[in-house]
Amino acid sequence: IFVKTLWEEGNSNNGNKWTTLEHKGPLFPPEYEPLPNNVSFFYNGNPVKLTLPAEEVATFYAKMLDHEYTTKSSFQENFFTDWREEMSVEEREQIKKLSKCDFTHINKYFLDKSEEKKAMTKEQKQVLKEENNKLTEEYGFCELDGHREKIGNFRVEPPGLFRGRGEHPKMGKLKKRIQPEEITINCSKGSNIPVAPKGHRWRKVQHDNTVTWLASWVENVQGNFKYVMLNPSSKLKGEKDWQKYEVARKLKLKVETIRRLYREDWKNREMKTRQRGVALYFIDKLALRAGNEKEESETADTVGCCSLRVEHITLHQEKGGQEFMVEFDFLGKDSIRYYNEVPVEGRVFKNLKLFMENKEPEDDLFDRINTTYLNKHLNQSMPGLTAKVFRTFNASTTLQEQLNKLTTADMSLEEKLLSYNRANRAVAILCNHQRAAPKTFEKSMQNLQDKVTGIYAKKEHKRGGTERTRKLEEQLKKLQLQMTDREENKVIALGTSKLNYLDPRISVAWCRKFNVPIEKIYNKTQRDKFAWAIDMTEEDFQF
DNA sequence: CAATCGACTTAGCACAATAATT
DNA sequence: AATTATTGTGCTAAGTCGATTG
Repeated sequence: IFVKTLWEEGNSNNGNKWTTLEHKGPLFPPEYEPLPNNVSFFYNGNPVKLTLPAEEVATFYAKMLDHEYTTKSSFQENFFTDWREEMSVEEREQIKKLSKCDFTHINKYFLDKSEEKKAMTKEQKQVLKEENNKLTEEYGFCELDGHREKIGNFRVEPPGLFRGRGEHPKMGKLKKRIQPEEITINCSKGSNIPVAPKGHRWRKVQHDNTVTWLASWVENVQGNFKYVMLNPSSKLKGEKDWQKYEVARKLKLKVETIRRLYREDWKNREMKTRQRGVALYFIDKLALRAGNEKEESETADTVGCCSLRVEHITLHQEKGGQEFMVEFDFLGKDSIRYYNEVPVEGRVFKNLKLFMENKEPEDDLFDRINTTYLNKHLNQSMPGLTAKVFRTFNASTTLQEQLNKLTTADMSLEEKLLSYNRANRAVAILCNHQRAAPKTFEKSMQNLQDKVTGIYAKKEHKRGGTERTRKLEEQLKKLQLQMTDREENKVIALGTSKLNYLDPRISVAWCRKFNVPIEKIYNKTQRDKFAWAIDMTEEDFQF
């Protein structure tokens, strides 16, 4: 379905992303609804009626009371500082210590409210849903080059308290309400310009077709840009996605040469080149992220390949019977821990030792290079090649290999799906896609264990090798399989890689080859996103 | 060259909706 | 019908990377 404009064919469209773009602008969150008079905030044991701005911020905190966040001191400090800024002079005079603040009544009020909401009748819920659908219908779509396309995030982010991941120094800071006056609208010249809410105007209306966003603003906590953009199902995003996989496929043709080159670098007399060679080796072998440098003390302390520090690796001449072992232990994106023990080439090991010489634990391991340099180098090996392409390439290659290895035509549908799942899991492990263990994990595990013990008891009772005991044993086996399966999936985030790194054509071709209905492996959202691959005419796609 | 900006992709979490089990 | 497990979706933070600036 796509006009296959390979990027190297010279951006024939001058980098223009669209010709016409029309939309209704973003949807604003509802205004703050003041607390009823019988619900109050207490200071030092006494009820205090807050001014509206202060009250609103107080409710943000009150709503989070049972979250672990509110127990952290930096969360509390950040919140309190920002809250005081919203207070009137008198309030600021009176409210000086968070420890004397009591939000429990407000908290209770919101808990009750959500209970009420849960308890609504089907009809009431239906009405709400209809209203929501109407808003989505009106604001959730735009018209791009004559096609109606779904927008990804058409709502302006509501105010609240910033929740970073991991040990974020800014956790608890007030994320302010965005006014129309802060929002830039991007649309076509001759189109119906979105109307700002009554009594307001936009910061600016522009007609820039070299970018894909419909609206943008700057968020106050970190000063980052926020954008309203299209949904992944849109043609614009789909085409970009397809291009990404085409670059990864091109890497497949070049990767052996590139690997030879970076291995050569290990022997280079220049330290910088050696570091480049080893860093690329990690990125390729371990699917590490590039690792841009980031602003210290503004964000959580996380690293990728280029920003690894000496303290993040430990060298073992020998470990577990293997030579030249490197132990990685660091926090990556989203403060997800990366722990791995990997055997490496002797040369790599020697180089690492060299890089670590005379350095403090908090010094950069690769002190002579950064991601810009690395990407410039990669671009010389292959146009369009950057560090992140290796993740796409290695993830997709792994999926293809695993599927080939694990599936045979004589399998039942169930077995095939199990193979598919296993292949997916291998990729998730490669990319270190993890999630927090489900809250109910321990309990549900215990439930399964209880069932198992129950069956043992019954079996004991029915001694004598009848049809019944055989059935019980079957059940037992099934349960035990369930348990291992759940244990293995405890912290693995399966969906992530499937959505971002795996060329959907691999899965589509596999489904066709083994007669598996596509909806068994992709849900509705995914099918929309990957429509271009599902519709492909190529019969026997190999990554 | 480093620092910053701007636009875009990638990511896990919270909660809702749905399905399975009791 | 109630409870519990699973799956889907919205949200928005946190990365990557090229361009711009000084």
